[in-house]
Amino acid sequence: MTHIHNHSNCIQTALNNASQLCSQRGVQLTDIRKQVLELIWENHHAVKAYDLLERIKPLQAAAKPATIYRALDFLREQGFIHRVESLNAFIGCCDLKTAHEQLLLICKQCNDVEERHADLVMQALAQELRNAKFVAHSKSIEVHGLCENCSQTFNEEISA
Amino acid sequence: MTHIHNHSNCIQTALNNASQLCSQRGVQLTDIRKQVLELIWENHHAVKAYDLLERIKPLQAAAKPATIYRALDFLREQGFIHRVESLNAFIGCCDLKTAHEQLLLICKQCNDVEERHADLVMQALAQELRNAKFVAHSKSIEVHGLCENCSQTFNEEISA
DNA sequence: ATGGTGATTGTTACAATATAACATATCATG
DNA sequence: CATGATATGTTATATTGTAACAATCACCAT
Ligand SMILES: [Zn+2]
Ligand SMILES: [Zn+2]
Ligand SMILES: [Zn+2]
Ligand SMILES: [Zn+2]
Repeated sequence: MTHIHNHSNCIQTALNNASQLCSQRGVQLTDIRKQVLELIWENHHAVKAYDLLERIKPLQAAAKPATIYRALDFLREQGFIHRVESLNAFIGCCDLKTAHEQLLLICKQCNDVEERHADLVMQALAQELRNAKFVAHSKSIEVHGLCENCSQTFNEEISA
Repeated sequence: MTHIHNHSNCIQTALNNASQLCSQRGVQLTDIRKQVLELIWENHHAVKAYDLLERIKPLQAAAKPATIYRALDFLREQGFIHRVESLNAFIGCCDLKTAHEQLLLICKQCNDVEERHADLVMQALAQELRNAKFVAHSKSIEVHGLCENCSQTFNEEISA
């Protein structure tokens, strides 16, 4: 994801792919699950569960914490979203077509989260795990800092 | 850390180094902070804040959540402990002498957390961040799975 | 269509994690 | 001792996440 882009494409692609994968897998993309996925995809920020709860209430008056957490559990099991461990928050997955591990770049300034496959990092990590004789089940690689756009803005402010 | 080791060495080293670094830095390793650090070092498991709270109460009857979280904040600022983001928990740092980024291997079976420097992983990650033009402020790399000892045990159980 | 079964959602209650705000006490130092 | 900075006490509350059980819905076989 670059800073400026046609975000409605992001949303449409994510929802279409999710819908298609659910059909293939024989699982249900119910209204609640689809609405939560849409809310997560409103932008590229990490979203908090209780923010989702507030934002889904106009659509689902009966929504409670469990409503959201169940939908999030489902979307995670299906690989449609990732949990950002260091923020207790969630983002939409940018590549539903390929099984993958991801590097998350989390901008402190604009709050965007960029997902990268970072194959060379994953290879180095796989080697390190072999060295350690550690059998991995799941991996979380998260970096906090400033994205390209925000660090440029910051530098411009300094020199101004 | 290997599975079987003289853990009192781990504790002594950690406390001695912390004490020495606090003197050098002109900061105070108060009773509360030292006790929290000792409690964290009781083993190599990740420790929860409220577990620490219960366990410090015999020593600090007035302890409240803020007591623990302040001590944890201090110990983190000084680099004496790491936060395990994916567990909302804390572990003692195994190398107080060197500034470093760490890979955390978290065993689901025995709950031990192994800290590794994983220099090659960090190098690959640094390159990836340059590619992404992302300015990193902090990094969290955490892997959940089975440690060497526990995966062996598991295999033995299977074949038995 | 009907009934059974598993999946999904509703609902209530609560557990677990973390911070804010302000008062009090302690420490280092001149 | 007086002072300001650091550390702790205290109360209250915010945030994040689950447990448990009831009700409903989707799907399939009769
Ligand atoms: Zn987009
Ligand atoms: Zn940014
Ligand atoms: Zn040890
Ligand atoms: Zn283990």
